[in-house]
Formats: sequence, C-alpha cells, structure tokens
Amino acid sequence: MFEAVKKQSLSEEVFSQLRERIVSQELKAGDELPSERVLCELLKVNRGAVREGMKRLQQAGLVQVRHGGATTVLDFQAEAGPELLANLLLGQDGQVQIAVARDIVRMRQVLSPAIAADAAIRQSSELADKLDALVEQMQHTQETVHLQYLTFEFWERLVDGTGNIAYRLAMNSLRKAYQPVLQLMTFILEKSVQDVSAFQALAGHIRRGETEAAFDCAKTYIDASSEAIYCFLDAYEQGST
Amino acid sequence: MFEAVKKQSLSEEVFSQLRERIVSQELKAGDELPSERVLCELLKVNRGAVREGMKRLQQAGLVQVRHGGATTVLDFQAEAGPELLANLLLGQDGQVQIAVARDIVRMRQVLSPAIAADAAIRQSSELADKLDALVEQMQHTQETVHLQYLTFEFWERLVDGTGNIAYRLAMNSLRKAYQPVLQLMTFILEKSVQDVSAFQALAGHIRRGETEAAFDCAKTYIDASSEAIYCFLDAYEQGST
DNA sequence: CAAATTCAACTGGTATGATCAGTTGACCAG
DNA sequence: CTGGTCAACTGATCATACCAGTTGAATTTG
Repeated sequence: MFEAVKKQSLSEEVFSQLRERIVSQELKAGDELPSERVLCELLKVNRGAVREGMKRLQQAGLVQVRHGGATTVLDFQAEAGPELLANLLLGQDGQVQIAVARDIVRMRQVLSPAIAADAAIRQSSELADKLDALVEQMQHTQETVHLQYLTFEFWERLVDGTGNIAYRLAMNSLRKAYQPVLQLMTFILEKSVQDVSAFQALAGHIRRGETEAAFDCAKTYIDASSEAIYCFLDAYEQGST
Repeated sequence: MFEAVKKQSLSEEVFSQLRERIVSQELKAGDELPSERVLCELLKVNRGAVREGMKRLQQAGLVQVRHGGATTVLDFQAEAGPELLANLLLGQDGQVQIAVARDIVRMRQVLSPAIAADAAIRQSSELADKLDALVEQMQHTQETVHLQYLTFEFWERLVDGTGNIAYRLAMNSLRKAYQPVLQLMTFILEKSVQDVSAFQALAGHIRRGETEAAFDCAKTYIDASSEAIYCFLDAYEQGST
C-alpha cells in the first residue's frame, strides 16, 4: 500500500541528469562535458556534489575522466554494464521502452534453460529441498501475486544453485531492471505462473540430476511465458502508436 | 611494447580497498562500515576522497548509504552487477580465480549460440558484409594474436548485429572481465581460433538468415573452444595445488 | 511503572574556498 | 623543425564549517 518516499541527494540528481542526457544521445560519445566548475554553476550546486555524481558516471562506464584534461562521454553501448538496463527500460518520462523490455526478456529466456541444467548437474539435495518447499507453497496459494513472487523466488534459488557467479550477477541486473514494472507483469504471466506442475517437474529433474530433462522442462516453460510477454509488448506497441 | 603507466587517484584507492574487503568477505553483508570521519583517519585521506569512493561502492551495489545512519555492506552476490566480474576474476594478489573464469566462459558459451541466431534472424546485409570482411582478414593472416583479435571482433560485431542491448551490455562486462587475461588465452585458443572455416560458415548462415544453422554452427564452435578453456583451467587448478 | 517526549551525539549531505597537480596550446629559443 | 617555457585551463586534494536525518538514552508525562 505505502512505499518509501523518494529522496534524491544532489549528487544522485547530478548523476541521473547527466546519465539521461548520455543514454538519450543528447550527449554523444566523444563529446566533452563542461568542466566541473562550470557544471557547478549550471546545476547550481557545489563542486563536491558534481564530483560525486561524476564518480558514479565513471563507475557506470558512461564517462572517462582524465586529470588535467576534459571529461569525455563514452559510448555506453560499448562500455556500460547491464546495470544500465534499469535506466534504459524506463525512459525519461517513466515510459517503458518496449524494445529494451523485449531484449531483457529474450536474454532471460536464453539463460534460463542453461541455468536449470547447470543447477541440475550439481545434484544438490539442499537446493532440491528449497525448490520443493517453494512448490509446496505454490500449491497452497490462490493469490496470483503471491504465486508470481514464488516463481521468481524459484528462479532466484535456481540461479544460486548453479553456483555460477556470472549467472548470479547477470540475473541481478535483469532483476533490478524489471523490478519496477513487476506489477505490470502480474496479469501477463497469470496463466503461465499458475502452471505449478511445470515447477514441480523441474524441481524433480534437478533433484535427480537430470540435466537434459531440466533444460527441456525449463525451456518449455520459459519459452511459453516469454511468448506471452512478447505478445503483450507487441500489443502495447500497437496501442501506443 | 609500452603501456600507459598506472596512476590511481585517492578515491579509487579508497574504492578498491573497501571493495576487496567486501568481495573477500572480510566485510560481510550487514556489517556497518566505520563512519566517513573515522575512515578519513584510518586511510589518512580527506573526507571528500572517502565520500567519492563511497559513491562508487554505492553505484557498484556493494554498500547501502543512509543519511543519518550507518553505511552497511550489502550482499554483493545478491546486489552487484556483472561489472564486478572483472574484480572477482583477478583476486587481491592478481591471481586468476579459476572458478570465476569457468563461470564466465560458461555464460559466454550459453549466450553465444543465441546471439548468432538472433543476429541471423535480422538478415542484415550490413552486418553480413562486416563479418565477411573480418573472415577475409582472418584468411590472410598467420599471426595467432591477430587472428584471436579478429575472432573477438567477429563476436563483438555479432552482438551488435542482434540489436539486443541486454546482450550488448552483458557482453561488455564479460569482455572487461577477461580483457586483462587475454594474452593468457592466446595459446589456449590457438587451435580453435585457426578454424576460419567455422567463421566463414557462420557468416554465411547469418547473411542468409538461417537462424537454426547459425545457432548450431556457433554452438559447435563455442562448445569446442569453451571445452579447451575448461581443460586448461582444470590443468591449471591441478598444477597450483 | 510504562509510554511518550526531548535532546545530545552520532551519522551522512552540502557548502566554500584554497591549493596541488596534470594537460593543453601558444609562444619562443635553439 | 625540435625542444623548452609558461599561462590558462582541466581535475584532485585538502580543511573547515554547517545542515539534516537517525539513534538511543535521559527525561518527562500519563
């Protein structure tokens, strides 16, 4: 019902303002940023705030800072990491960027079966127990939102179960990207989420270390739910044009 | 022959020192960092430098800062993005972390065939021309290092060709992670890199929009080269214990 | 005593102004 | 043309205030 009120610090404001201008190509790769002292005046903040914002831009791979020289804008498509997806998915006006959404769903679609297989190959009963417990909870709930929460939780545990840190970190970025629009997905995934038997089967395959079966099972499920999202996105795209 | 001399700013030093302590679990998730003023004294630097380092830690998803409260360490496995892989791959002492290397290679292995397929489905002659040009260059070089460069370039163009920003950003992080150890991979991939015909075939499939063939072709190649790396990593692991 | 309030002592956030340090380009001597 | 000098940029570091939110213990209040 309630949620934390937003409060943005000055350095965050500096960061997000410049970030928006970079991802919107208003500031192109190779462009030189105004000097810190000039930015202070333009943004009406002190230099520390500007510098702190710069450090974040630098960490995000959006600008290159050279002591003594000008700060230049980098090509974010070639330099930034997936953590930028969260900012790309929601444009300046808070509008969902369909193309980005499709790309995120696609990447998740590609990774998921492999994650299931890699989790299965470990044959960890500890993981299998967790998954079974989640399936158990799925079977005893009617609430779609709770069901959706459990399925996402299922996938998160699966990622953990692979022990693959690259998967883990990549999925973190994807998760943070679609986190803000989760509620939009509730009714899109209403159908596929209710197919508890798929999760039950998948959990079984993973417990028994059946990598190929786990792969196929995950693929069947994720392909279906991805397709549902694609359809929705297509329709949404049509509707807004 | 020559390379840029390294020069680390104070805020970067602060950032990397704390980052190392976090990823090494020396600072565990939930722990509270010393206050900024205390860190100043411990690190013998100005508070501005500490704060700038903090902003980077925050951007990297390693700490949570609350105005008025203490700054706490986050669970980087649950919060950080793939850009952290570069730091995880090379441990504190500069030693390559085998497990992380395996995970990175595995993720690349999983994504690559899908990337090839997604690039093929677009049937962009512009992309196909670029790929053909690269294959052309491959055929006219004997230098292994140059050949390796061209193959990596081939994959980069392929990723661009998908138009999928999620792939693009994910691969950026993977690339930045293995960039520092590229020269180590030269002789590991010597064999698989020399198979120019595979790239030629793949480029053809992509030009003709043969998604499944492109997928299979890419999979065959990437599975082989991944296997070569796994073997090396296994041997390396044995050798160092 | 128990609950509410107050308040001092933290914490991070912002501001100012000075100084150090690397880069650039114009200018000048060889 | 080469190399050096220097002034005018750029970012990096520093010191010192003060503002603002949080915390918890002391205090008041019921």
